[in-house]
Amino acid sequence: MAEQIGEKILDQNKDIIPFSYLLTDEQKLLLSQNLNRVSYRKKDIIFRQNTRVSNLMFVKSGLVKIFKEGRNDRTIILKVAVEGNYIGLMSVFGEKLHQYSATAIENSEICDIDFTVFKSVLMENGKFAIQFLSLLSLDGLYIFDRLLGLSHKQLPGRIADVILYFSEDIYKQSSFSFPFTRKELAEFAGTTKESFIRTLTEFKNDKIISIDGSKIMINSIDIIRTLSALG
Amino acid sequence: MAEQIGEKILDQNKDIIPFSYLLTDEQKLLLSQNLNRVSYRKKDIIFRQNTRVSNLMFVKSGLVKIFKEGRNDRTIILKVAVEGNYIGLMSVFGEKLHQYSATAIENSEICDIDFTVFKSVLMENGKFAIQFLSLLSLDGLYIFDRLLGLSHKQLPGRIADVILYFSEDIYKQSSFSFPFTRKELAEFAGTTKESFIRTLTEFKNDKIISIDGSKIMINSIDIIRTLSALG
DNA sequence: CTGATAAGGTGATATTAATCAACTTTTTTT
DNA sequence: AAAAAAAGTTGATTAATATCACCTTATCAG
Repeated sequence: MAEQIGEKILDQNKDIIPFSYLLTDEQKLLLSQNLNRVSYRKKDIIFRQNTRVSNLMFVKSGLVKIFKEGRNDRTIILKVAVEGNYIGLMSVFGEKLHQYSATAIENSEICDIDFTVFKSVLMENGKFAIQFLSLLSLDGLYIFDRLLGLSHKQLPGRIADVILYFSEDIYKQSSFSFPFTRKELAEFAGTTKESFIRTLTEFKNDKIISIDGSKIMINSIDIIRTLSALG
Repeated sequence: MAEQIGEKILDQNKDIIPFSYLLTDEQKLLLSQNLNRVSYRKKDIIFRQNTRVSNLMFVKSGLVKIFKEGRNDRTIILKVAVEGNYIGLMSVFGEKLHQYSATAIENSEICDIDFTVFKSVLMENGKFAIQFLSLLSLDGLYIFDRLLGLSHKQLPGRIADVILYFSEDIYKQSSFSFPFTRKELAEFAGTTKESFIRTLTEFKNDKIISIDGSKIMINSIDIIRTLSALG
């Protein structure tokens, strides 16, 4: 009986691994056997910058904030990881220590896989490995875009970028609730809480958006897009 | 006779491939056969943003500027690639089009390898693939660092970063010549030519550095490091 | 060799956004 | 439920750096 339940769980685990369709049944089984699910409550730390990297992780459910902390509690938020996203990849392959932190934005379930086992699968499955090369590349290109934006766009353009990010990449809706406080939104846009609020208020006064607390509704996506494009 | 020369060239090519020690002799040979060397003169374009990605490239000799162009000739320089560095990796694995440009800073020799052939080697050689995962990760982490710097450090800190970059990463000397114009240096620091010059002049007046045209000598690396660290 | 063009540099001014200082509202803790 | 803490908001002020204008010094092409 216990056996059966055990197998059932493994069976379930097999298909939750992102890009598992690239794996053979044996590889799926191997990873499933070395997979571990952990639940995190809102605001819980998943891993912390400068701690040792041990496992490969991905988001089974929920929303995760990826950010880097600088001196005197200055922080920059890099991205929001959603269901199916691997997290911490850059640190896993690049460094011994995590180079950034991850916290749960809402209650989330995170799976981790032993890195040595994972690496052995990568070694024998080129297609799977290339998928990760692609993931890392896209992450890198995204940060590069952010770098360009931060250096060349002024506030309205950067705030527009943040709005577009949540609207298009995360929620895929023109109306949603920010999962972040104003301070966090500012850390995402590379500005201060006060400046973020002021710019949002201007957008509201110009009827480009409607806001009510953390709820936001985009009235004119075209203007937001233009602001983002022109910087 | 021609055969012999041909083989000799292939033999030479075998060992110029960065990380070729991870390859089998057959893999080395295969890549060598599909490898192509091209010479570029100073200021020549190696590949241009938004053009189609076709090959994997690496720097055989010389120095290469990697940069991204935004609207109205605003540019940000990402890094300087040196001998042995693969260039354009992020675009190769991430997108169909180059997401940034590369030009030769000085006369350079660039090798390119057919991507399909390269991919086939990656598929059958996990160690080699993992090496690339590591390269991409380190590149990504570096951009992330730059992002943090740009958003949190003010000018003196960012100029110190540029000086340290050339001194520690590129030339490994406390005295060297910038391979860039002031405008390019500014694009590297995320500022304007004028502001860059002013800050450099301040450093000079404070005796932290000595400058004579593009030649620079770091008098107090400690102060430069402190400026970089404190932002 | 010379005129043209690009690069280097400096001062004055304008502008953006950060900082500082309250104050209100919401959320959390006891 | 009250108190405390955190989050949200607005206005006034300051500081950093971009922009503009101009001049000088190299570099390059004919």
